[in-house]
Amino acid sequence: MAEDRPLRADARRNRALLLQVAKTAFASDGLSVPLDEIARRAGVGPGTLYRHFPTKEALFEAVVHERLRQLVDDARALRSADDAGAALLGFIDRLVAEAAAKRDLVDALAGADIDITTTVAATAADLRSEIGHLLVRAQRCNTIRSDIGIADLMAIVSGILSAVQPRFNDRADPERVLAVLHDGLQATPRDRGGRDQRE
Amino acid sequence: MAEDRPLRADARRNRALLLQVAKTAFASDGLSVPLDEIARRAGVGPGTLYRHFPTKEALFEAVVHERLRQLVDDARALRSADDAGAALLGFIDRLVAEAAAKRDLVDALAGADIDITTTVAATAADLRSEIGHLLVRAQRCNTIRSDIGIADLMAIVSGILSAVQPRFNDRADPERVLAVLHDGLQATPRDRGGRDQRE
Amino acid sequence: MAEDRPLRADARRNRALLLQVAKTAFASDGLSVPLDEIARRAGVGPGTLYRHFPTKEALFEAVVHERLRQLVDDARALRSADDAGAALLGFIDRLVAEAAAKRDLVDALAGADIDITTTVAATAADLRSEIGHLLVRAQRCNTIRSDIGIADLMAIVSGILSAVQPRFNDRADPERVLAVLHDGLQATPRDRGGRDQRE
Amino acid sequence: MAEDRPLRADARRNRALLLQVAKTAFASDGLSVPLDEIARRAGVGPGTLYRHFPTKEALFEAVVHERLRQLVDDARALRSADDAGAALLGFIDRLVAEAAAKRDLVDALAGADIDITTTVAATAADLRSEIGHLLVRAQRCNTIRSDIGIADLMAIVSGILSAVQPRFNDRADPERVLAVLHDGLQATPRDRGGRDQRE
DNA sequence: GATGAATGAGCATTCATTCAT
DNA sequence: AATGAATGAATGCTCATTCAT
Repeated sequence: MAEDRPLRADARRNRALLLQVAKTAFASDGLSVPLDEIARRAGVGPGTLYRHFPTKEALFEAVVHERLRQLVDDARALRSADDAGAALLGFIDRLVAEAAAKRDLVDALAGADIDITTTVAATAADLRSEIGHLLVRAQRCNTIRSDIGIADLMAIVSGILSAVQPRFNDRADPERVLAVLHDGLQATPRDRGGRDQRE
Repeated sequence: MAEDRPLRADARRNRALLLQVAKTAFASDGLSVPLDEIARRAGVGPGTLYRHFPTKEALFEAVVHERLRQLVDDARALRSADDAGAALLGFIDRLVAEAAAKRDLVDALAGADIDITTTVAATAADLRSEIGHLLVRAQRCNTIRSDIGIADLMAIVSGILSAVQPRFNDRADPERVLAVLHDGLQATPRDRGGRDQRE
Repeated sequence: MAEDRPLRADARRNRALLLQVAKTAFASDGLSVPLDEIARRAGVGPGTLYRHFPTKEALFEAVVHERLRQLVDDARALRSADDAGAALLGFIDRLVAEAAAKRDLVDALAGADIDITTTVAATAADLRSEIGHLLVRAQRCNTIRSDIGIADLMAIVSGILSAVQPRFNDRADPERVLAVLHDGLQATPRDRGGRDQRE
Repeated sequence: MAEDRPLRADARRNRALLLQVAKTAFASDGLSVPLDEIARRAGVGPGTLYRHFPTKEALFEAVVHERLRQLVDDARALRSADDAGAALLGFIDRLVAEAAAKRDLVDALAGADIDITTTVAATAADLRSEIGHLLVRAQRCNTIRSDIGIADLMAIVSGILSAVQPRFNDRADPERVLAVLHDGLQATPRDRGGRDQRE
């Protein structure tokens, strides 16, 4: 069961610190932030950064990966929720609220110019799968419109997430944006009576 | 007193060519494309590029500016449309369709890491204003929900635009995404009867 | 016949200067000399060096290539020599004399740790071919022993060249080393009477 | 007053292991092999390597030193050989055969870019001295030409050694190379009758 | 003694910008 | 005006060496 090396205490601390610093740095300055800068902010030499993350891409991936893993855990916890529709919308609401406050999530979901490798892709697929579960259940109980798939939902949500980012958005109100999203996603209009409501 | 002379014919041609090439290059490779590469593709020396656009930022702004001006013109043409709601939604549909096909628009609207300066901001404000006109008219004739403002709409639309980009989106169907957006934006549910529809 | 771009006068001057400086630098300090150092010695920025030679390997290859080309020319001039044996030995003598004075030749022939690419390999093959001509002719007129091939000769000569390098050699006398080489190469002993001379 | 304590058993084992690994590593990859790599191959931490060999240069020197000591021992064993000429030539033949098979010897003798310090120099001088003995004796019994000195011989031999290295030599036949060397070194031609043999 | 994490100077390479031709 | 060569600061990465555990 060789646990991938237990890492010394100081090394683990540094690794976590670097991840944290990198997350913040990427979030505020984008991918263009120099690695030396991240190392400096973490108070370590560039070589230490290199020891933990052998390329810039690896560091970015680690940041994204960790974020995705949190989301997967959160989504998984909702599997057993009574009201699937509420669970899904609540999950999305929380994502949006967080994205409106900070700035890392979007890069995590959108991917920038760096190739996301298999490892991260697997976790991303996990997230998609978990949200897919919620979606299907919510569609079954007629809360969410049944004509969209998980790919559509992921695209819409990640779009909304970037829309509410503080960087690009001075005045939009996340609450109102969410209201539009909720209404667009809900099952009622088309599922109850088709598109005739516009008459 | 540089009196903004009308430029020699070849100079004007070069400027237009560079803008075109830069637009394509930024669209396909992002902002990281080297200026030398753009100059090469346009068949001119980097010095020539520099003569027309003194910094990379200036070039990018010019590209964005031109794109925005086109959009402003398009939106303005809809001022006199009979059906303001249809005009607005149609305009958005076209934006989405284009974004789903190419890749420049989002960078133009989202702005990446480069600061958009006053010049471009003015045109961006024009666009916002034109779309705002359409929004207000569509809200007055009860086609678009009245609880959102232009800032909300711009945010949502630019989010959706990035969502349907070919780069980040393999499987989402622009049509279904638009269906959600339409339903989310439409006036009916809440304006006709408030939120009681879910009962 | 697009002549590979005629290059501007200053560019050609810089290219030649860089080659010259690099040759000297590699010769005296080996491949480990930093490119910045070469650029500095040439009085140009590292970017200029990069413009002419996009990688360190390319620069090294260019240096080697040029040297080899000179040798090929020199060897080719001997094709029509009356006395092939004297021509060959004279050519080798000159190589040894130069190697004993400077230090680039050996790296040129020995190749260090950098992979020599096709271009240089072709010129190296040319050199081998030219020397091979001289060898065969010298063997035909019974001046050089007939039991060795061009590969053997090249190995021996390049070995001798490194042997007389000032770097590794404080006290060996190039003249005496050459005497050994001459006697070892000459046809007489074995070709006249085989190995019975040792009796 | 570090009194050169006899070292703990495991320390001695580690030292020997590191030397062995370093020899192989330098031989196959040259001096550019990272110390971390050597430590890894030996299964120890870089700190351990450092304890035994305080600098890279020290490690390299130790490797060379050991190799030279072996050679000195081998050469010394030939002091009492009956036929000094055969002993010398046989010794050289063995060196060449080994160099043609592996790749460490030449670096050991040639020295690359690292300065060989006094310690190694002393052993190298020992080797030179031992071979010098053989040379003088062989010259006295008229087997080896008398016009060359030990410096000449060392240079020639080390040159030949690099010539037959597998790295630089695809097709040269060590046997034929040795034949040339033997004929070049033998006493006969000039010592018996001067240079008149060419008539 | 051993370990392996940390250090940080140093390197090859890139590219926005400037300027001689 | 155009050209394209030159500039040089900046960046990602390496690795010999040091030091805390």
